[in-house]
Amino acid sequence: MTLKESQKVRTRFAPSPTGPLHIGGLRTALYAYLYAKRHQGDFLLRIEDTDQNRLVEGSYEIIVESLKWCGINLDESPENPGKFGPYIQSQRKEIYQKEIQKLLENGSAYYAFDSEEEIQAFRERTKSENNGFSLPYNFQTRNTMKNSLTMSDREVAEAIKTLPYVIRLKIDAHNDVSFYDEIRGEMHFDAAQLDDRVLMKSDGMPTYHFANVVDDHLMEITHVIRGEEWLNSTAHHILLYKAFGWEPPVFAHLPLILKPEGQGKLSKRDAEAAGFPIYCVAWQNPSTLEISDGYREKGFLPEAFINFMALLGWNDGTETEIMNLETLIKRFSLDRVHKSGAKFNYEKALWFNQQYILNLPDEKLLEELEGHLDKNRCIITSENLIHYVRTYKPRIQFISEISSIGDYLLYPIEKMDLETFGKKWSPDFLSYIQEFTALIQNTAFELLEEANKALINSHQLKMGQIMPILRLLLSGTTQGPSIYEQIQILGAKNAIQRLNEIPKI
RNA sequence: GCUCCGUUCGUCUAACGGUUAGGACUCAAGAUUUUCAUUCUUGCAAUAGGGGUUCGAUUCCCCUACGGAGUACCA
Repeated sequence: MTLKESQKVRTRFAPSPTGPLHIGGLRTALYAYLYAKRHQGDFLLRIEDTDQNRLVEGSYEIIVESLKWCGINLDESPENPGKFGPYIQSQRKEIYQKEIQKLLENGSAYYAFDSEEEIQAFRERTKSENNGFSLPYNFQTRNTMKNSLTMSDREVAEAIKTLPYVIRLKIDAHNDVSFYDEIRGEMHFDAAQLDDRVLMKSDGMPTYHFANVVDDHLMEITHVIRGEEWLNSTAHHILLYKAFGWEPPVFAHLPLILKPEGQGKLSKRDAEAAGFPIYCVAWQNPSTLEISDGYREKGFLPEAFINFMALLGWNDGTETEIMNLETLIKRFSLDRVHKSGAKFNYEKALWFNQQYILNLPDEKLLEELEGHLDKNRCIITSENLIHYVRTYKPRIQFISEISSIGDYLLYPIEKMDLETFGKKWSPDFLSYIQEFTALIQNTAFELLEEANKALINSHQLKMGQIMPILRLLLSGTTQGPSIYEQIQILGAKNAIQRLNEIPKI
């Protein structure tokens, strides 16, 4: 909005590698991606690993793999760098060291030498004057602390050599900040409520706030699209841009994804309790060895998953719900993103998946089936597998189910419902069955149903009587597709063989 | 506590200040099917509460209630 029209749109996803990509992060990435692509821009991945203590091994790989599975392409990333690298913050230390000097020099930042204990004491001390909540370290309180604003130049020079220190952003009474959020609208913060946030930690690493602002500027990010949890800190970020004399990017703060029951942000616990995955792809925690399910492994189609996620907090204003990535890109806009959080609805995610499965070309499903088929045991000819796929497509919820849902047709029958068979069976059926098998042998598949109805009539049998028996003989169960579809899948030879194997009761 | 944000069917959501408040998921009933699934039809179900402004408020303003986020040398 404040940016020149000519500037190329660049958005980024900037996770910290503390675990796999969960659905909240995925949606943030998705929106940033959609926005960039909508405007023919670039989308890049930057890893924010400034807190080395929280790193979890393998996070980076799984984040990249998750994005890839979802079809979200990275124009620039650590392994595919553009001209703005490195794309991993821990490798950009010198850059931050250099940039912080500018702020120190122009007086926007200052050294603070307060020890952990002193900060703790400060908090305890100020609690009494603020309803049990400690006062912020800011222009109203910093004069009571040990920092380069309260010490002489000599003391400071000495302290820098001997004491651990942090560098804080200097915010003064006149630093009220206003900015426009693409989703929330006009925002305003009073300087008095802002703290002099730490920019550089005592270990020499930047904090999120500093690294983020520096990198977004250096990487020419035009639109910062991120979660609502950053809304309050944006005031600090704006002040940082000002301190540098840089033009801030456009900000857009996304609403949170809430737990399905009750209230609050969706957590791993909630998802597990409700029985749905929270991660895009499955993941094993390297320290606890705990394995978490993923949408990919569960049998979701990435297109369905993306479609569902996109609609959690955004819609295009029409009644269209089924939209592939390409359509989403065409229709996405930040001004139709909601302000309030959305409860996660797994039922609806399942529905999307089913819709996408229904629309899947038979060949795709066939591939999936063939990938998991036990070819040695399979009794179906490869030409007939396509019938199997067509028949079972509307009956599965997850793509992974295709190889197991009709196992009684693919392989020899393992479970025969003898109890029902015993109840329904009558030796009078034998002559009918004999004629029916002959019918199968001599009748084109398309005519079989009509012919069989006539046959049943001529034997003076009722559909409800004989059908369950045929089902049982063909598949071992009374449920499932029509017997004609089953016969088509099995092929005449298999079908006749099964019909002739009458269980002894 | 303080700061910021939010509130339409159970859920996701639509509605230039004027609609019988629309759609989707779920659920229920029905049609189709020998059964299951798909498909189709129908039904149930909402503007948090209270004040304004207005001829008229889901829509604008205020208050209350409720919910969320932030309030770290974590991101």
